[in-house]
Order: sequence, then C-alpha cells, then structure tokens
Amino acid sequence: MIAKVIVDVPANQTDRLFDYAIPKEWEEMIEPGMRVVVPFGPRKIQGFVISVAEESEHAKLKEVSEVKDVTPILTKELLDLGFWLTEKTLCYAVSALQAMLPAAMKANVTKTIVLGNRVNDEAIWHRMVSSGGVKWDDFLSHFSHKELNRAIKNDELEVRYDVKEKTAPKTILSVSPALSKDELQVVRDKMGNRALKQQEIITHFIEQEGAVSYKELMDMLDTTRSTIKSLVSKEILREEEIELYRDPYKGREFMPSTALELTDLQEQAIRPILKSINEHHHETFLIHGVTGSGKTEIYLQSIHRVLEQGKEAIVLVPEISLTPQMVTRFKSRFGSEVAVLHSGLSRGEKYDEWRKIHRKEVKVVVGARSAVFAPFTNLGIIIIDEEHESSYKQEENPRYHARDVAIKRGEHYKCPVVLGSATPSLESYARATKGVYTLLELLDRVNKQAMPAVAIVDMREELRAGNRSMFSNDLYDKLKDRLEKKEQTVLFLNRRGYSTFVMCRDCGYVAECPHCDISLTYHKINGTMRCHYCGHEERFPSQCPECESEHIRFFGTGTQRVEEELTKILPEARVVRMDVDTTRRKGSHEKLLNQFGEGKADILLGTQMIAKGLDFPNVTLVGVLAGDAMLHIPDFRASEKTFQLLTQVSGRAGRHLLPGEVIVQSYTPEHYSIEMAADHDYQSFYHREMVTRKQFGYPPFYFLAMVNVSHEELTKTVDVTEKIAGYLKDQLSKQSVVLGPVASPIPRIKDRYRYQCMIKYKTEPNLTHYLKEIQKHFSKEISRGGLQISIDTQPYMMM
DNA sequence: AGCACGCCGACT
DNA sequence: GTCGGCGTGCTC
Repeated sequence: MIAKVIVDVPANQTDRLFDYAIPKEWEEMIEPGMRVVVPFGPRKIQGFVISVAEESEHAKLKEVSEVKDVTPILTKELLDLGFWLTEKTLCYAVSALQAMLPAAMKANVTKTIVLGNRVNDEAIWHRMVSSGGVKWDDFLSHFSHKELNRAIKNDELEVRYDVKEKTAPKTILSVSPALSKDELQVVRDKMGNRALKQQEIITHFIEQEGAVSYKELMDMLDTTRSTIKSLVSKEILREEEIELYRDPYKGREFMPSTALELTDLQEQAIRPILKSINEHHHETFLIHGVTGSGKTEIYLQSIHRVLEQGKEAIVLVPEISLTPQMVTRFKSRFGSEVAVLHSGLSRGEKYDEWRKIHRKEVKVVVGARSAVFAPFTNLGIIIIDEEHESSYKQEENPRYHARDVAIKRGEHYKCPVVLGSATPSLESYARATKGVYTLLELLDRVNKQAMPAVAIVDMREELRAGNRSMFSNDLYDKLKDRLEKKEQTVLFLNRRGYSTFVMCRDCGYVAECPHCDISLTYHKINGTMRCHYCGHEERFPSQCPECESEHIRFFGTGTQRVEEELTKILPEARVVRMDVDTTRRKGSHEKLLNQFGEGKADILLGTQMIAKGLDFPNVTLVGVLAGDAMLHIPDFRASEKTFQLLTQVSGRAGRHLLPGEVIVQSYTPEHYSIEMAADHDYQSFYHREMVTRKQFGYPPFYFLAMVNVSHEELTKTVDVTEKIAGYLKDQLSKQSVVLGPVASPIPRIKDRYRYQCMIKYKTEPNLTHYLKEIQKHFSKEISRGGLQISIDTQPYMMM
C-alpha cells in the first residue's frame, strides 16, 4: 500500500504529493489525515497523509518511518478545506494544513550526532559523543564541519533525526491500587499497629475508586512522598502518568446562567436562525444589532438549540475582545461544554483545549480567527461576532478570511452561519441587501435605554481659543464632573507610547528608523525612540543630529503621555492605562479590567483593546481623544474603520441605568464618518460610503487582489513589480484595472524596499492561474531568498 | 527548506 | 594537489 504525503517543507518545489510505501504492520492503520514521519533526501521530516492508494507511478519508494497519530488529526472535511484554502489563497498545501492545527503540533526536527558503525575510539570527539549522542549545534561548537563530514563518510558518526512535537501532553505522576479491595483489606489488617500512615492511604483506596496524584494524596491525608513510595515498592500501589489538561480557567467559578426572556425584536431575529437549524439547511445571516441590543443572547439561545440536536457550535470573537466577560457568559451558560482558544493562552493550553475538541469532550468553542478550524465533525452553527473586525483576516500565509472559511464549512454541514455586528462591513451589508445573506435587524437596545448623546469637539477651534492641551475644555469639565459624581470614564486613544514622532524645532529634522521609512516613536519609560515595525531602538538625542540645536522635541500624543497629562490636570483621578505595553504580561489584561470594574479607578485610558465588549455599569462618559486618527491612513477602508471605531467606543457608555455621554475630539469634525457615527446612523453612512466605493472602484463593487514585492535593492524591486503589472495588464480583460507599480505606503521595512501592484476586477475567472504563473516565474529568485512576493486575493492591509 | 554535488579560485 | 566558496537541482 502507498501513502500519498504532503511533506512539511513549505517551498514551491515540494508543494506536491510524495509517495511512500506503507510497511506491512501499518497497512491496516494508516489513514488520510494522520501525521507521519518520512525520509526525505538525507533527512527525516513530518508529513500529512492525504490519501492511501494501491500503487504508485514511482518505481522505488521509501517507507514511512513512523506514524504519529492513532486517529487522524484532520478529517476528510478539513483536508478538503485545506486544499480549497490552498487554491483560494495561493499558499502551499502544508501551510494550509498547518494553519488548521494548534502550533504545538508543528513538528520540531532535532539533529543529534551519534556513534556510527565503525568504532574509532582514538578520535577527539569520541568521549563527547559516546555517552548517547550530542546535539548538532553543541558538536559544531567544539569541532568543525570538516571533521564531522569526514567522520560521517567513514561511518564513524551518524546524524539522527528526531521529529518531535513542540509540546507534549502534560502528565502528573499518580498512584492507584495494584490489588483488589479485598486484598487491600487483608494487607492492611496484617500491618497491625505499625505503619499507621500507610494504613490510612490503603483505607483511602478501599473507600474510593481511581488514581490519585502524589500531590493530592499528600495534601489529603497529610502524609509524605516517601510513605506513598514505600507502598509502591511493596507493590500495593502502582505508579502511573495521568494526562492532565492545562486549564486556563482553573479555580474560577462560573455562576450558572439560564436563558433570558427575549424581547419581541430578539424573538423575531432568532426565528429564521432556529428555522435553519431545525430544517438542516445552510444559510448565512447578518444580524445588524446596535450596541446593547442583545446579540449575545441570540447567539446563546441558537447554540442551545444546536446542542439539543447533539451538534456542535463555533463562536468566533475578535482577539481583542476575547475578554473574560465574554468567556464568562459562555462558560456560565454551557459550563464544561466550552473550550476557549485565544492568543492569551500558552502553547500548551491551546493544545489541550484543541484536544478537548478533537476528543469530543466539548461541544462549543469560543475563540479567535483560527478557531474556525475547530475539528468538530457535526457542526450545527458558526457564529462570527463583530463580523466587521479586520482581525478575522489573517495577514500571513494562508491569507484567509475567517468569514469565507465559516461559510464554506457551513455549506458542508448544511448549518447556519451567523454574522453579527453593530457596524457591519460594507461587503456583508451589501450582500445582505442583495439577498445573498439574510438580514436580521435589531435596532433598539434591550432595556430601551437611549443611545448615548455624542458631542463632536472641533479641536481647531480649541487651538484658536488658546487651548493647546490634548483635552478640550468640554472634555475637561466633564471629566471633573464625573470625578465629583464618582462615576467612571473611558478615554480612548488609538496610539500607544508617548508621542508619534520626534522633531527638531529649528531645522525640521524628524527622527526616522535607519532600516524602515517611518518615523520613530518616543517611549518615555526608558527614554528611547523605537520603530514599531522592526523594533529598532535608540536613545533620545540631547541635540539635533542635523543642526546640533537643542530644541529637539516630541510631538503628537500617545497613551503614556495622556496618562502623565491626566495626573497633572486631575491629580485626584485614579487612572488605569491599558495598551500593549501594560498588558504584555499574562493575565494583566484581566487584572487591569477587574481593577476598573471594582471601582478602584476613575478613568480607564486605552487603545483599540478597550473599544469593544467592555460593559461597566458605572461608565457614563466616553472620551475619544483623536477621533480622526484613523481617517488619514492610506486605506480605502479608512472611513469605514473610523465609523466603526467611533460607534464601538460610544457603545461603552450608559449601558445600564445611568445615561451615557460621549465626546469625540477631532480636527476634521465635518467628515461624514464622524458626523454619522455621532448620529448613530449606520444607514446613511452605508449609502454615503457606497457612493465613494463605486466611484473609485473598490469593494463591494469590485474585487481586489494585491501583489507585494520586496527586495533589498530598489531597482530590482521596481523592475519585478513592473514586469508583474505588465504581465497582468496583458492577460486580464479590459474591464479590470491594474494599478502600479507604486511604492507601498511604507516604502522600506527592515532594509527592504517595498512596491505593490493592485488589481481591481469584476469577473476574472483565470486570475488565480495568472497569479500562480507569477509565483512560478519568480520562484527561483524567491527560493534563493533575495526576492519576496506576497499575493493577497482579499487584501485588508494596504500598508 | 535543507542538503549534496559540482565547478572554480586560493591556498599548502 | 586540497579546501572551501557558492550556484544548481533534487527530495517519493
């Protein structure tokens, strides 16, 4: 029998099936979707079995050397999904398969030098290697490549390839009785008055079933390791390794919750979803529900119905809002049926959560983007909350959008896919309007609470009036007011660090990263300037490197700076700052939020990450310091992003009894995305923005594809991009537009020049083929490492 | 991606 | 004549 294998080598030339003979003893065992270790050239690597066949076109086949799984880790459905992804996103098949598994399962190949068949105990390395082998790197730090190669040729040394998993299941050493209960009784009675502690332990095992870990037993019976050990050596107890799940939510109690009574509106919205579940057919729904309209309850009750049918559910949540609050809601409703997958977990924890899904120990998974690949086999619903979020698009290979994958899986399982948002993406809303998706609207808040009043402050006027601080007078007054009333405020700024750039007031010099074409950001904590793209760091200069003036200052505002300013103007305010810098440590995210939730702070100041999902009853004021910060990014979605962000942030205020108020500061207050967000008017925004999209030929009117080229040399970069653009212009129809070559908005990162070419099209059935041709044509230059070409068939990042 | 093989210039 | 540099091509 032959195994057709995709090997774990992400390269153009190896992106195909390789045939291996299956040794007799494994013939019955090997199935598609299992991982195997195979010899590949002189080394050993991991691979995925795609299919099993009777024969091969190849005369001489090597044998599969190891089988890594007892049951397939990828089902037929997921294998097919992988190849669909490969085709759609133009990535290597391994990359697609790998993306569906937790990182811990990725193979880790280690090389060890061991003694060969011919004995040479004279050799200088003999003592080092003879004791069971030496790591490849360790050997080479003592001896040269030349010596190694010669010894290998002489059969005196050998290289052993070990293909291991990155993370193993966690185990704990436990003991269980080696004898029956009656026998234990007999043994205990024989002990008489001696070894009382040992008798206690035996008593425990007579009274209770099952294995217990050393630690538990020691705590429970107040005994010591050696007491247990002696029972083990007498063969009364037996040691065993028990597999353990790393439980990220260990020790936390989730108060069970039951279904809430739905409002009439919610009732209307959930009905078509339940119908789709009951009737077993695929349909994509878009719930357009304002913040606080009770979308989550609809999700929960839909899932409930799915579970009643014995099926499974996937809930996708943007990484950033996978807050403990969200997790709590699902855990309290569905208890231990829930697995959680997000980037805050350690690699091992993710692995364990994944195994719970794979072993069917859970029925619901709540997770970020990659949870869309959860290995369920009887899916009943897929929910994507905050559907418009750009984090559902993966910005590395495979460059997929979770929404597309969800719909693909929904079609396969004939189950509904529910997209939910207060500010749907234009793409989705347009599809809903056209009837491709079913639109469900929830335009009132559950508690009939009015939407918060939003005031826009023109910061140009503030300047004219002589206010040069980052807080408008209005915002300052309101902040003070809330402090007095002991109510809380959320302050939002889309920028971390201390300032945006460093400039000399005399000559206008701006500090830039020497490796990237981007200005450096000042970080006060250690007095350095940092590049957010390559991590380059340098000291803040005491004088201008150009004109030696001492008037070199930082401009713009970051969260650190705002925090400092706040303590100056409102010294009595207690501020919690949340950004990547303060939440880097595990669990700090949750800690800061709890602190604020328990009323230990008056102001929560933060970036993106506080924009969604937070629900604190005592928050009555939301301040957006730079409402237009996003408007000026070079991206056709800039207005959309601004509208979404402002709407999301405003939704944080007045969610309960106290009415909320929002202040948006802006230098361009008249922009429609800001005005319409202030009016909570999604409809008008949608229509207004669609006009622009149509006019400039962007989605949802046109499809996009983006080719990004980068190389160390500028001329080479331009040259290649020109060739690509020329080729595409020749091949594509006249209705399609090929833009470029143009320099990327950030023309250089990490000493590499970056150019791009964008394609706008309506129908282009062979586009994938042409793009593949481009990849093939430059594959040699790419594999040599000099040239990089990345192709995105659904770009979300224009930078 | 690795890794071997082969060809070429620079050295013992 | 030998070593090691890198360009080329293969991996079932």
